[in-house]
Amino acid sequence: MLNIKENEDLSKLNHSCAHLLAQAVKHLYPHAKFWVGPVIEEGFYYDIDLGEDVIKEEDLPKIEKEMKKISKDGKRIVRHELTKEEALEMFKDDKYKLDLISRMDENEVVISCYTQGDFTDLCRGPHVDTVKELKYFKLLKVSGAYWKADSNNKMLQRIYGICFRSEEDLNNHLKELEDQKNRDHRKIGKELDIFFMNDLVGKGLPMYLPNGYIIWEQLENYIKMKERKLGYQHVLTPPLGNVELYKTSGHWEHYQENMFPKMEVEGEEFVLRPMNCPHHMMIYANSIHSYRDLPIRIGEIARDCRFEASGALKGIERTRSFCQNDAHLFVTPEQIESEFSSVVNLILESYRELNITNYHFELSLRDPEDKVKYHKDDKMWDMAEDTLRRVLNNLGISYVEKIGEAAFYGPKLDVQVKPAVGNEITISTCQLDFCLPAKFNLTYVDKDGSKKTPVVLHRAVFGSIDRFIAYYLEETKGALPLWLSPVQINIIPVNNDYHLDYANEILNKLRENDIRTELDMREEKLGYKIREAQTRKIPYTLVLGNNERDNNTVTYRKYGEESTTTIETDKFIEMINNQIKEYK
RNA sequence: GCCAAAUUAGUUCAGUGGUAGAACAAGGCACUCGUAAUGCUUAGAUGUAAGUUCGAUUCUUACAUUUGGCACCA
Repeated sequence: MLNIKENEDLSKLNHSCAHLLAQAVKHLYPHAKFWVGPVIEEGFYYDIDLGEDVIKEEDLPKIEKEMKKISKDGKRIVRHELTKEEALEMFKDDKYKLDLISRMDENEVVISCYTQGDFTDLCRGPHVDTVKELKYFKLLKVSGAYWKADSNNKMLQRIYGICFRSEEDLNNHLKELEDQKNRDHRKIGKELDIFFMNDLVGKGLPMYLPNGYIIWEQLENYIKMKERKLGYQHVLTPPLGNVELYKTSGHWEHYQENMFPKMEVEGEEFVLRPMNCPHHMMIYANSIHSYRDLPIRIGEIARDCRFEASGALKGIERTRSFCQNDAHLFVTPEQIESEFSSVVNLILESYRELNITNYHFELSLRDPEDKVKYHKDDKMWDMAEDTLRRVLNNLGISYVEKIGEAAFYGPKLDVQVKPAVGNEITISTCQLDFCLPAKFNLTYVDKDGSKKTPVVLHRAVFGSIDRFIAYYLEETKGALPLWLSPVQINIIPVNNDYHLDYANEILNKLRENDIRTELDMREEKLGYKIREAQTRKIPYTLVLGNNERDNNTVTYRKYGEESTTTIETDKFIEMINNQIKEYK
């Protein structure tokens, strides 16, 4: 997807278009007050206070029309520089602009405004020379947006739009937006019978159909196998726990509002667990550990429940019940670097094998100024952050540093991806934790016989399996690799009367080889069955007739290809087995 | 949770203040077919609850769910 913000000319154009939008809104709603109208990756928006008025989606064409009118008039866009005093006077009736101006330091920034015809807006620019250049734009959506991004503040109205230099560019972009919707995992999930929701069960609670569960199971097996090779031990712990467990961990104090409310039975209080760290801490605490035992790597495919805001729910990407590919690595301080490195390598290897390329790393650090949010230990933070940086640099990984995005207990590395619709999401994560082990009094006996507190790495390679499936369906547009496909092979006999026996023979052979195979013996035309196999995105379709039966061969057609290949049955099975083994 | 919008058959979509229409899917019958849709036929729907009305799927309100954003995402 095009990133407007990264293109200097389009940034200027889109920001100018935001002013044009504001001017048009001002014409139509004279009492409108304006907050800010920045350029974003997807174009631009403007936040507007309309008092009692509401702009609805159906009002957008009207606003667009006014924008076109202003554009045709072709007024020049003129810049003026002002002193802070002049600016305060000029916008004295506009509490939003006053708020912006009052926080500006005259010595550091030049205060400027831009005028086009009857409209002047406070702005640092730059802008295009004349509104005439703003011809190929489209208003895309409206929504509410809290003033200053604070939900305690008033909600303003935000209008989103995008502007290009040519009609062709605009149309291509709109087409691309349309195409994006076609790979939305919610659409694919329905089309391919992967999961569904039901009001009676409850919102945000996905149910996986047989097809979905196969994908799930394969991913689970895949990652557990990788983890075992790295010395992880898998455990099984309950999806709920005593409230005291979360009081000890600190989650009860900090994150109660994101948990389902507690339930009381026989005088005991329980909560559905929102994460697995406390349970895994107790696994560690169950026995004494020597420095020789570390690192201890406890993994679990663990079901969690979080009381997500209803407005945050989205397919299987954000749910109230999900399953984490979680693990906690208990390490000595000296082992942080090698274990962190090993986790990053596992992430890279998995992504490579799954052919995932659209992602980037974010290193979330603390804000040293924020003494409230973060665990107080400057030395620890510096050491931890340096270690993470060093590992990433050694591995030659590029990453973006995010100040103030760390967890309260330590810095973390996140893998971010962009879904078909909506904001970036986190898939993999690896977090350093210097707090929880102490809270649970976890120790190991060091060389000198003294008791030391281990450091914990929380990590999830697939993040939540649910979210990973969502993302992967969108990446592959539902055409999953062979090893993950719910149905790997579809057999179509040319004629049920003559070829069914042979088709059944092949079916059994494939199933004996643990290859997920279906036999389509419906009384339908061959072309019809081929078409359906393609729309179901089944990787291989076998057509079996006289030719194949008489020579003990199969004729296959790969998904998305029109050519066919005839080979000996045993060779075919070998080929499929190899591809599955190589995660093709 | 907040600001909006949407909700019609299993699915995708029409439509109307007065008997709700189609395509695909499903069932039945015929066709017996070599790589993207054989023909005919049958059954199937207005999210829930109130209100306005002679009459509501259509208008109003509430609720539920979904969608687009905002906020949130340990």
